Amino acid sequence: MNHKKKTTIKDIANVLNISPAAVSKALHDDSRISAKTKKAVRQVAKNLNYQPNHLASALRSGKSHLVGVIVPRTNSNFFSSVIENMEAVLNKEGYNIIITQSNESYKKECDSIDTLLFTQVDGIIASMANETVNLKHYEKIKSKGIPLILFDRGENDLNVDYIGINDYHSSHMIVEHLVKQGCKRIAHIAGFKRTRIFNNRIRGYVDALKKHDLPLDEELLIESNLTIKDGRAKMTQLLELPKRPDAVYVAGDYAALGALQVLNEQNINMPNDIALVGFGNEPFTSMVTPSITSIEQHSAEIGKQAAKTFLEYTKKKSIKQQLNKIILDAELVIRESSSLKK
Amino acid sequence: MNHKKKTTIKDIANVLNISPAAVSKALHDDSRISAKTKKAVRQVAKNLNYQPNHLASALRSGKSHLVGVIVPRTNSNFFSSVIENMEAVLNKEGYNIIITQSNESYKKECDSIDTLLFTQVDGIIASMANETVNLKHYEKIKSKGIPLILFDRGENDLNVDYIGINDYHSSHMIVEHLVKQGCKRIAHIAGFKRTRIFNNRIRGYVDALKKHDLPLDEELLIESNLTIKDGRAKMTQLLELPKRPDAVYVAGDYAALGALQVLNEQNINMPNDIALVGFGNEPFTSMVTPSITSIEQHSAEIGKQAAKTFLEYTKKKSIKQQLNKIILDAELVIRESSSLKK
DNA sequence: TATATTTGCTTAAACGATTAAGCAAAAATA
DNA sequence: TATTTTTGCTTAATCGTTTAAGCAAATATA
Repeated sequence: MNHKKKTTIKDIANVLNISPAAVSKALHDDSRISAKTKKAVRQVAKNLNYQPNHLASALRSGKSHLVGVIVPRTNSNFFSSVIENMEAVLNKEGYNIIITQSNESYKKECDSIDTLLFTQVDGIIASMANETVNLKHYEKIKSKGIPLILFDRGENDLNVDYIGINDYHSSHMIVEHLVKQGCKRIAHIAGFKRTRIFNNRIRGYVDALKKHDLPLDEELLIESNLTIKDGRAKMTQLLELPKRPDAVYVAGDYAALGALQVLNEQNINMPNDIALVGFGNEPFTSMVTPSITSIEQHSAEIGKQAAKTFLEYTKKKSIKQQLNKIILDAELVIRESSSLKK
Repeated sequence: MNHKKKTTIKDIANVLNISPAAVSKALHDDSRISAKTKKAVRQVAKNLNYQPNHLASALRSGKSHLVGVIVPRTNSNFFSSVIENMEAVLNKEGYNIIITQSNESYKKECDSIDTLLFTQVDGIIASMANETVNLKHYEKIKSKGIPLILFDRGENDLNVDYIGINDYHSSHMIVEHLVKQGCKRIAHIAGFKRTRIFNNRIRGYVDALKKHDLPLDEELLIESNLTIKDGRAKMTQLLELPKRPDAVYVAGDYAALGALQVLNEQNINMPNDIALVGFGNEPFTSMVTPSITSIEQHSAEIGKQAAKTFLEYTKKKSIKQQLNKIILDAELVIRESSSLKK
């Protein structure tokens, strides 16, 4: 219980009457140190309860072994699962992560980046905030020569690695499924068009309608910020149409939940009157009544791939990033809200 | 866009033909540096896009300005809100946080502590995993002379600061509310008795029953790990009793949700047949049908208080920790699942 | 046996900041 | 005018590691 001084490499050196350099090398299993010395060093290190000073080694080696993570929020099953799996892969290689939340705010995202760069992280793995349009702050990361990996919410213009699911194809799956259930007027409560993933979902939706010879009705395609509240508002809006849709595909589970609440309140039967499909497969989709059909985004795999992508850069000496996409196939999880109409 | 070298204090010194020491002092607004020099330094720093090297200053000053946070999971509204508010307070004072998740695992919690100590954090704010009984790893933090602050899930034996809500009183509020609704057989799906907060909720439940002259029926008090799955299992168990309860108070919202699913599936009317109350006021409690009465734990305030408590230690020179509890009053949010039976 | 190579260390200089100590010049005081 | 105090810096050590360079002793090769 020595509250005072921490054991350093020098203390170990003194005990064994060797140089601190030899101790450092012994601890790093350098080939130029004898097995005997290594064993002795490790023993003394243990006895003195030696804990390496991360700051010192990071300063000297220029590597902090810290990876910064920026997510819109941790309070979502998707992001927390991504992080959990990312962390597991990185920890195994001796990297730790610093998590920051942007709360979907551009300003907070800029602050997060400054914080992470200040902390001298070796890399940044991020999913962009909804608000983000200007990319200057992300360019800052690149100009520092630090690897940047984006997932879920990315931007082609940044020319960095990206891991995500096939949003375009996911929309196709959803529309196809709804058509099979007999739906003919399929609405889409979409995310912001300017965000790439939501744009892809919209394109998928439009193309899939064409493919099945369904007319594209502009009043059935509505942009939303995809919160519960806005999901309610947009669903209400759809119900006020002279010709109501018989299916609603919502680009996010939270907004789908808002839509579900409105439908339940107005005693509209799901899926018989209106079928409902969400996106993201948040746990609550299986918990509500009726349970909501949704898209599983393979968060675990996304997290692992993002971590692996970062780790590859640590093995290279020069960091030349380019647009390099890893696109995973999503999976449609069919539940009560869209199951075969009788 | 200088990919190569980062600007250091030395570069600034060279430009102005002064010493690095003068630059450092100028940047820290030292009184022994002239206003003219300070201005010049700041200008050059800006021009060269100087970013202080956190590792170097941390190494020299012995302060990393990093605070470690350990939570059972980030994927819960309570913890993510605590973290968000904690972060806001700490950022204002120049501290950043490193978030780690224990996933309710004792092993992972030990690893998290090692990771944080390795990263040379200036303090640790934690909420303990369900599994945790042995406290040796937390003693390790104390023995390093680093302030430790616990919230929500704490332990008296550690003799450190604690911020939480009045669990005992919360149980009283719940039982009182249920009695007012006309309930006479109130069950409690409790957390693990060995965890202090859950123990307090149990004591509150028992004492409140006594206070209202209700008999304590042992088969109505069941321990649970409070997951959705276990909530289902324990609710099913309660329904199999010869004398069913007319109200169920669940010590966690997720388990309450499991209970709600079972009740809905068996077409048991809430609150007329059985009233249901959860704990934690997770957002979904207001989203499900029927909405679930729950306890709001003031996560924002807990986060702020925890951060402030840590900051106080940074202003003292000697760290002498002792059991110092900040107990906030919780609030009962009444919803459909327990609203006046007709 | 003479030379080359390998082994096992040491020395000393970094990494980029902070800070105690020191010192000349300017300003204030006697 | 002589002395003290204040101002505004500089010098150099330091935080705990890593690592390039060097060097003697041991071993291998010719």
